[in-house]
Amino acid sequence: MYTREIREAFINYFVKNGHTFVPSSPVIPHGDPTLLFTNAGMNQFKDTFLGLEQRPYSRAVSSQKCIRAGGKHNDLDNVGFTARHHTFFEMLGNFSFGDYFKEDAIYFAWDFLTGIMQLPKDKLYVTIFREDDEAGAIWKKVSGLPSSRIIKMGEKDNFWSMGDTGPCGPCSEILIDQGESFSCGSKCGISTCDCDRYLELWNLVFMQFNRDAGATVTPLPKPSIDTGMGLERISAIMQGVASNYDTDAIMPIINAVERFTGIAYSEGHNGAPFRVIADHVRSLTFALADGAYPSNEGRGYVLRKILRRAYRFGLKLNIDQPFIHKLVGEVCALMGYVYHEIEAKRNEIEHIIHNEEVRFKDTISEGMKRIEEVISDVKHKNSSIISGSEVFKLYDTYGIPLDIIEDAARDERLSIDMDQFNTFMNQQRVMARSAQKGTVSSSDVSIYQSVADMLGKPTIFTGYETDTQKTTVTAIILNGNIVDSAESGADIDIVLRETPFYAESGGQVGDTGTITSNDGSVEIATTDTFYPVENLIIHKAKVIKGVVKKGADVTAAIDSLRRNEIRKHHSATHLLHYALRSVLGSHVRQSGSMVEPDRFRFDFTHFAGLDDEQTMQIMKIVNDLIQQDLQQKTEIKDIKDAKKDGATALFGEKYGEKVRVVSFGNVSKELCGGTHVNASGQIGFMTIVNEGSVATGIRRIEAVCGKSAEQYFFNNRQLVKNISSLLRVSPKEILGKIEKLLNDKKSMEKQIQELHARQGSDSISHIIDSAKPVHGIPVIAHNCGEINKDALRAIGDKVRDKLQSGIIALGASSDGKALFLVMVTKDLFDQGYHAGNLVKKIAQAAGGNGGGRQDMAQAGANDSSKVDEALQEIFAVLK
RNA sequence: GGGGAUAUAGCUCAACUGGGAGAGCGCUGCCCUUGCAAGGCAGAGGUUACCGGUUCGAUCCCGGUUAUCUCCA
Repeated sequence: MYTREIREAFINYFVKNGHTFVPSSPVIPHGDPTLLFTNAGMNQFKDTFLGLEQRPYSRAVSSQKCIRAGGKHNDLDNVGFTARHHTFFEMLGNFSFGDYFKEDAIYFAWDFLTGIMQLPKDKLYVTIFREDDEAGAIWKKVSGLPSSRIIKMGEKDNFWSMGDTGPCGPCSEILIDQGESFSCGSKCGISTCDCDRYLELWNLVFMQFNRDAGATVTPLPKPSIDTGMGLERISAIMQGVASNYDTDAIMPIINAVERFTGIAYSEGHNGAPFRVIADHVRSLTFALADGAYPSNEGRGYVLRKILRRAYRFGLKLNIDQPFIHKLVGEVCALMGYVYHEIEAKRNEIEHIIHNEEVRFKDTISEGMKRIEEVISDVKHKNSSIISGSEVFKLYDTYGIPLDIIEDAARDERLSIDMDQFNTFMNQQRVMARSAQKGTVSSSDVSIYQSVADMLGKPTIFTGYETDTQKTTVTAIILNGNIVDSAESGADIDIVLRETPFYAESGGQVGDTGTITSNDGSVEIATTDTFYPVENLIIHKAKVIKGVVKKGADVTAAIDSLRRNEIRKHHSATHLLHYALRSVLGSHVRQSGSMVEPDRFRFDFTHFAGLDDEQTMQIMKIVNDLIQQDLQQKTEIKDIKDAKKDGATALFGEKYGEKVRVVSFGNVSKELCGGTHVNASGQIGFMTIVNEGSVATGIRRIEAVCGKSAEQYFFNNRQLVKNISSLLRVSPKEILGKIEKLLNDKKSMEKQIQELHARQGSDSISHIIDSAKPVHGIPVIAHNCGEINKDALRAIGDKVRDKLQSGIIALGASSDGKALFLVMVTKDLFDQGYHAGNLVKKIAQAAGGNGGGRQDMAQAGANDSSKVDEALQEIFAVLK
């Protein structure tokens, strides 16, 4: 049975049993900062299980794409060396949200495995939580398995929880006996070993309890079901192969690597590089398709590590050029029919991977040079051990992979002090961890969470329709405490039942404005508005007049002028997004923005800086759209319909089932919760003021609109006016005038230099004539007057050339300071004369200091009046 | 979030302990050459990332900012 057929059979089975098929969510989790990657089928249902989100169905089935890398569930180093570890896999799962419970869950699982998949009942085993007799009884009834095949396990293996608090419950696993040949030895058995003989196939979680902060466990009113079965695993079983890598889901990628290298794959240890590469290219393809990007922090860093690991294993197969990007096509061919996004973004994915590979290749070749330096150093010292600190530096600072260093050391028959290396490594870990603590003030969040819990209802945002709103004060926070009232002068957080204040999100800043009591006795100035936790809008505010009380009737009014400017800038980001895509290409994707009343920032993915022509073209397009005065339309739609209509969704944003779709004419259509102008003409004008990079592959544009654009032009106009009046030319002639001035300046500098040189050469013979012999050596001490140090050196050069043998001490004054220069001709070096030492003595005589090389040295002092006197010092020193 | 490294001509990189900013490639002009990624000569091109400090003097030492690389979390 093909993987594809198994996936379909699973989904069909559960749909037939009343489940709604829910497509896989992206591998990059939206709106869940606690999670680097989607790592289980239940991730997208988390809020549903927690009761924070209602769905129109109570039974769901999915095949979820997952990435596990570097977390507690998966050690990256194992991937490729075992039959089951992956960074990317698909998880089949069925879910019940307070609908059916243990009995049906067990029945469905058993029925699917033995009925649809036709797995032999006598090979199947079951584990349950040791206190879950209920599950044990149901298993006996449903499967007819004897008690000996229903094994009780402890909390570690068979009790699941979402986190330290929240839903939890016992779970039950179905295992299959793969036979004696898979056994790890005499002690092999369920609960005694971890080998592949008794392979865990399917985990059923019975979400039955809720654990609160005090670790007290109470039963949930509506228990739920969450199950997960690895698709690659069940495929391996169904296809009768020993390893997930041998299935039709992965083997074709391994075959592609074989074709590429001309090396044959083998199942054992030698095949590991093939497996690593095949696994990693799957992860990369999916992660990049869902909008992740390799970088040096967070999940981008994990991706970079995965990519580099694959590249390194490529080296083991004698590939030393970018190749991973060439395998993306194979992944698309294998899975593009289910996950269209990888097919759609194939070019972009290949491009990103190729870029990263080239970059890594540079890092390695740069690193090899450093390794060679270190090795030759070690050999020079007749040592055979490379110190751990050296290796750590290569690894930590220059990013050279450890195995590459080890290989190089082995080639030179050197060993590495790994103990010392590990000491440094641990030191770094401890340091990073201790720095982490105390950065997040969790107390702030918890007070907001308790306000949200207390209110039980979300704050209603009415700011799309109105700028002022009559409403009621529902909560006041003063100094981190929930209070009933606050007096004039107090800085408070205030919550209203409804509010027209836009809370900062989607890059748009929060509104400011006023809240006044209806009788006028209370006045509050709001300085910011934000969402500290979901569904709760907090107004940062100061009580200006009177006493504000919980429950008071008030009128909330935003600063409309400010909001209007925000609207212009926000709408402009949509037009800019469109313009960027049409000028630079469809790979351009928004990766962040900041919308303020006087400017906006727009970050997007692109490989290179924009040239002037592109920038101009982009501005022209945006302003064209503004002048077309495109009507803005906002529709509220199902997210599915919105995506079907081609609306642009942003990554890192969480969308509910219903979304706002903001469009301008028929050019721009984006999912957006922000506030916008009614028609693009209101934006007035947009101009880009800055373009630069924020991270590799991400560019940032800063631009201004509306009143800010006006101000920008007024400022520039004034600037041009000031320049032209300063230069006494018309604005048109400014450039020519400046060019002329620069040329004049250059030629004048040249003239001055020539003048100095000529003056110098006139006096060179005079200077030489002034030489006095000391111990038979001609010694010159001469004050050159008011010249700079370059001119002084030029004179020195000429004197030395003409003199051929001797010691020259020159002095000069420049800007009130004394300058000295001493030159010693080469033939006098053996006699121990050193220009540096001589000039030092002279300068010290003038209260300064100096030094330099043996043949030429410079010095200075703060008092130019002592030049002559100090120069005479040369004779004293030489005698 | 924390640590380390790097930033010099259009590009790739040098410059010893603080004391004349250089090479190769590229560019411009001339010469030579019938063909070429040829040769010769001359030349242009620099705020040594930015800001501040120490010093008689900073590409170099110290502090900060920004960007890039890298390790850890």
